Amino acid sequence: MLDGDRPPGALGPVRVPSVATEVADRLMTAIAIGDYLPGERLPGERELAALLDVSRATIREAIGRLQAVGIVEIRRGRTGGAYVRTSWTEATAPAVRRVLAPRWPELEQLFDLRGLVEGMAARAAAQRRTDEHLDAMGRALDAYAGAATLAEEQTADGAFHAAVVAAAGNPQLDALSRDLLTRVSLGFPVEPYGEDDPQAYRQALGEHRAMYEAIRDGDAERAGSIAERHFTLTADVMRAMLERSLSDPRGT
Amino acid sequence: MLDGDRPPGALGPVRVPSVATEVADRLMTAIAIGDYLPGERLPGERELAALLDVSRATIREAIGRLQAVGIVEIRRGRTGGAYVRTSWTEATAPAVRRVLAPRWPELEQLFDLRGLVEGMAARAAAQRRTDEHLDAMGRALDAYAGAATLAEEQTADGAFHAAVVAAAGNPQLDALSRDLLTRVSLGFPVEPYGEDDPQAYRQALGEHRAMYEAIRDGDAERAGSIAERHFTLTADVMRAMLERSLSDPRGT
DNA sequence: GATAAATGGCCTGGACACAAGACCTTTTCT
DNA sequence: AGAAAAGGTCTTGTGTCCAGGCCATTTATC
Repeated sequence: MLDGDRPPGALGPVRVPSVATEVADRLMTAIAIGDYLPGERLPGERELAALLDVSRATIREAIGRLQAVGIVEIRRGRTGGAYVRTSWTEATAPAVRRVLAPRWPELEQLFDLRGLVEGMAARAAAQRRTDEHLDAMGRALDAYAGAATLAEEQTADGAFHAAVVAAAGNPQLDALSRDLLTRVSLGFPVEPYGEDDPQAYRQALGEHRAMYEAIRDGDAERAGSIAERHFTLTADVMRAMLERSLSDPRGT
Repeated sequence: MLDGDRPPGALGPVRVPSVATEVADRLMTAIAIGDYLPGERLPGERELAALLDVSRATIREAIGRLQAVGIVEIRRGRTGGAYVRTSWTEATAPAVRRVLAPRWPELEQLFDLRGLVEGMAARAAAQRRTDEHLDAMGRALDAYAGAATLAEEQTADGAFHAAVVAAAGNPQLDALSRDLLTRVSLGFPVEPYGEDDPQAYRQALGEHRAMYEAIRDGDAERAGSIAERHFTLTADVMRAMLERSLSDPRGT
């Protein structure tokens, strides 16, 4: 009886991520979230090792992967380190294609799930938000409206959505949202409008405002449907970019 | 840099589960889901090793943990194996207490999140369900209504909720739901009414019916709020059991 | 009752990932 | 020029896991 019948329960092979993989994911998330903006430098290898409680060799492994897919550029010498690439669309298109193509179906599902989850978070936020949460959202909203550069815009966008999720008052939900963000964005900016499509930026701004107001008013239904639509938009934009990157070998 | 909240070091220590831990979690999920009912035997060590693509030593490590918390009982000899304990409330109360007490706050958050996610799934299901999905839900509903034993009831309950989630049509959501189930139930039955509280069973039956009808009618709002309330009920029941187990050293 | 079969229990050896730390090379600041 | 700060490269030790064999126990079967 080597293979034979499958007993009840679809128990499939076990997959456990390596520490290096986990570290790489975390760094990609941090970059995608805007903790480290294009042009900025990540903490040094030794510092990261201490922060993540991991050996330097593992950090190097993880950073090596980020470099391999073109997310960061590594410089040596006294001011050296891993610098976030200014634009992933440049030298990275082939790498993106190579990494993303096999994951395409999974990404579609993840985009969908992310929209559902963020909609859910907005609903819960509308029912549970405190004044502090409203303040945080308001500040992020202002920052988004007043953003001069694409980087500022991305940072503010991330902060706004994080504030919405936080307003739901469930730390596990925070973790879930971050996890989905990690898995959906493989290190490139999360809200990639504004550059390619200034009109999408204005639309996003309007939706952010509407979402804020709905949450402020405690209108869960409205907040949820706005959020869900909003993230559908995001997914559409990213899908278009990826498809372009898949079809055009030269990238932008 | 408008968020100011986080110094660029929001990166915490990395934690990666061992293979053995992952296996133990999977087995607990399978048991909690009802794939292996009380009194039944899990597949043999060699067979599990092949199924999960893992060494036998690792399987033994995982099963050893299940035994340590009293979820299974191990017998030797030709008909030996890991047998699911008949009732976790008996010899297991002290173990449950020991395992659960430190995780209490996290569990509260997980219960809450699970309610939100299942509500979200029901909403999506109402908008996306196909006739096949409706059939599956209907069959599980009948099975639940006609359940004679507690075990049957639990199996049918799991099947119903799984069918709802499946009706949302997103495999990633399936995985999320299962993951939450694992983390919320540490191996003991998920829907522990019917024994302690026959009235809760009737209420659950009614809610299942209402949820089915809402999804059938495509009424997302109604389906979502019913599901959310339903899982709040589940959480309340479990909370009561756990609190009892925490306060009464003798268990039931 | 004797035997074979199926199971859990246990042991060894090796592969691999990771941690810890020392040391080298490159670049830049003083 | 020299110190400082970073990445690049080694070595060594350790813990986890895999592969496989053998033993001990119980039970089905003859």
